[in-house]
Amino acid sequence: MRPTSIKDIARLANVSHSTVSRALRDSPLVNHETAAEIRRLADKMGYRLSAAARSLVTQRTDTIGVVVTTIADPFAAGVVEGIEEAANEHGLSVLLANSNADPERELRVVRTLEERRVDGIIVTASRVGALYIPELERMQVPIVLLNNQHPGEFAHSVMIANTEASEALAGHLIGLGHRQIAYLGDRFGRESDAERFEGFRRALTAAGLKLEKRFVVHGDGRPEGGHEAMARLLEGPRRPTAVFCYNDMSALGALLAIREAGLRVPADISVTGFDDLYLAQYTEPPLTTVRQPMRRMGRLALETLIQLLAGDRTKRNLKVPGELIIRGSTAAPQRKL
Amino acid sequence: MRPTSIKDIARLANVSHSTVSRALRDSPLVNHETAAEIRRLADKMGYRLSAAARSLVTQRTDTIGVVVTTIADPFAAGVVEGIEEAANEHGLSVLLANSNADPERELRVVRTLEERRVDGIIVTASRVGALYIPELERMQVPIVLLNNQHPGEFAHSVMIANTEASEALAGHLIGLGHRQIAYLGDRFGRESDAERFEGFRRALTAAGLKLEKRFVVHGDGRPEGGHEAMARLLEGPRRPTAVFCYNDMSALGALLAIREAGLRVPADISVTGFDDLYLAQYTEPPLTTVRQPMRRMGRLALETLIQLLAGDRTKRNLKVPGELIIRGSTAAPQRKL
DNA sequence: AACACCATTGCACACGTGTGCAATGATTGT
DNA sequence: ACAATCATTGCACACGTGTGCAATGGTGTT
Repeated sequence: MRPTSIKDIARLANVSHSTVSRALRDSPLVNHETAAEIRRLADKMGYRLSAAARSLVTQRTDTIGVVVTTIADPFAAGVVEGIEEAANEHGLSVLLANSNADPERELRVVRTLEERRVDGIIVTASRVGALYIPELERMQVPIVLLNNQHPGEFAHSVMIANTEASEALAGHLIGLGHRQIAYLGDRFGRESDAERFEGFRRALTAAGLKLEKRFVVHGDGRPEGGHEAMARLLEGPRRPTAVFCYNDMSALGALLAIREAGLRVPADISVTGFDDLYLAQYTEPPLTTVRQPMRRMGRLALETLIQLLAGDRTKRNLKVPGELIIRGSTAAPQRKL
Repeated sequence: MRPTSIKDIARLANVSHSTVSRALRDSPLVNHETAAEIRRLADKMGYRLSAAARSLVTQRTDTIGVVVTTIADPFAAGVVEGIEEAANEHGLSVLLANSNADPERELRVVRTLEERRVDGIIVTASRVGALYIPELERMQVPIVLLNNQHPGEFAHSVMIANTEASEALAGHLIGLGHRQIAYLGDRFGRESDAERFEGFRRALTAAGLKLEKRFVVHGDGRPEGGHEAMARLLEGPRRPTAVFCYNDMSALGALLAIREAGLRVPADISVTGFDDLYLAQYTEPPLTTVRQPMRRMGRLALETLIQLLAGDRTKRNLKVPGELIIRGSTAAPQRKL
C-alpha cells in the first residue's frame, strides 16, 4: 500500500491536485473553506508529504550531512547533539556519516552525500583524512569545518581558540609555581595539537621558562596513548611537576600511569586536560581542563551553514573561546626547586 | 547550476535517457560499447544519480531513521556507531534524530521520518516516551527497539540480557563474601531497571540473603543521581559493604560520594556498574561491571532490520548476553559480620 | 525467399509535488 | 449595464529516474 498522496486527497475533495498542494502549503490562492476541508481530509487520511518528491522540484532536501570520524568520540557526540538540536529548530534533518578514518569509507561517504543532494555539510573530524576534502570541494555545497582548518577558500569553519586557551591553562600551572612542565600531545592532532602546543610554549616563554625537549611527548589522543606517553615521561631521572595534556582522554591515561607509578595527583604531579568531557568531573581527582562548549559549537556550525544557505557567502571563520575549568588535579608543586 | 542528470548525458551520447539509465544500472539490455561510452561520459561529467528521483520511483529511500534520546549518551553513541557501520555496508544511510525526551520533539521526529519515507527505524531510547510509540506504530515501516521492550506486536527488539547479567554480577559480589549489598537503581530505567533489579534479587535469594528495603535506592541513571543516592545510603547507621549500581554513570557518582565520605573502594565498599563504558577502565579504581557490546548490538539491530526489509516478518526478540568484567572496584569485604 | 528470433533502442508513462499561466465566474466601480 | 478587477481553480509542465512495451534492424533457419 502506497502512502496517500495529494492526488488521493484531490479525488475525495473533488478538486485538482494543484489545489490540494496549495491548500496544504497555506497558499492564499485557495478558498478558505475548501482549504479547511482539504486539511481535514489530509489529516483524516494520515497524509504526509513526500520529501523526495518535493525536493525534486524545489531542488532542496532540507537535509545536511554531518561527517564525523566516529560518533563514539564524546567530543563528536557533543557537537552532533548541538548540530542536531539546532537543525531540528530550522526544519533540517541530519544525515550522519562516520568516516572511521578509513579512506575507502570517506569516499563512499562523500558519494552518498552527493547523491542525497544534501544542502550543506559539517565536518567534525579531528583527524581529517585530507584525502577526501578535495572530493567535497567539488560539490557545489556549503561546507563548515569544525575544529579543523583547511587552507582552501571553499570551507568555512568554527574553531576553539586553542592557542589562547592553552596559554591560559599553562599560565595557571605557572601561576601555581610550576617550572618543570611537560607537554603530552597527540601525534594525530595536526593543527589542533600544533596550536595547543603553541599556546603552551608562549606561556612558558612569557614566564621566562625554557622548554625542555625531553618534556615533550606524544600520545594518540586517547587514554592508551596518554598512558604510554606518561609512563615514558616518568622514566627519566628528573620528572616534571606538571603535565599539560592534549585532551581529557590523554589525561585519563596519564592519571592512570601516575597512579601506577605510585605517585599522587596533584601532590606529586599536576595534570591538566582539554575538552571538559563529562567524565572530567568524575576522575580522581577531578580534572583541571579547558571547556569546549561542544553543543554550542555544534549550534554555531549549523547556524553558519544556515547563513550560507541563505546566500550570504562571506567567508566565516569563527573562533570560540575556551573556558578554564580549575578542579582538583592541579596544585602548587610540593617542593621548591 | 543544476547537477548533471542522465538527460544531459543522453544528449551528449546521442541516445535516450532510458538507455543511459540502463547503462548506468548495468542492465544487459544495452550494447556493451555504448554502455562503456556512457559510463565514460558520466564519469567525466561528474554525474551522481539523484537519490530523491530514484526513490520516487523505487518507493525505497535506502535510508533508515535512528532515534536516540540524546547522542551525547555514550551508550547511545556506541550503538549508533555499530548501526552506522553496518548500514554503510548495506548501502543504507542513517538519518539521526534526537528526541531529547521532549514530547513535542518526539512527535516532530516521527513526522520527519514519515515524510522522509525511511525504510525502517531503530529506536534506542532507554527512557522512551511511550507517547510516540503509537505514532510510530501507524507508519507501515519495520521498527526495531534496542534495549527497550514494547508489548505490541509491531516492533522487534534487541536487548541485553539484563536479568542474567545482573544475577551473575550480584553473584560475584556474594561470592566475594558480601552479605550487605545495596541496589542503586534508576528511577527512569523502566523495564531495564526492573530487570536488573530482578537479577539482583534472584542472586540474593539464591544465596539465602534477605533484601533490606533501606538498601534499595534510586538515582537518575547519571552521576548526579548516583552521587545523591549513594550519599543517602551512607547516612544510615549500618552501611552496605557493596553497592550494585544500575549503570556505570550511576557508579561514577557513587564512587565520588564514597570518596567524599572518606571511605575507600573497594576496601570499605565494593562498587559495580553496568555497561562497561569506555571510562569504566579509567575510574579509580577501575570499575567492575557488565559489558554491553554496544557496537555489536547496533549491528544486530540493523541486521534485524535488513531481514525485515527483505520481507521476512517473523517476530524477532534477540537477547544479547552481557559479559562480566571484573576490575578493581570489587573485593572481599573488610571484616566478617 | 519467407520466416522466426534476437539484440538494441526509444517512447511513453509513472513516481509525488510545485507553480506559471490561462480560464472561469463573481464582484466592484462608474 | 458594461468593463475592469478579483478570487478561485485547473491545465500542463517540470523535477530526475526506472521500466513495460513496441519498434527497428539484423541474423539465422528452413
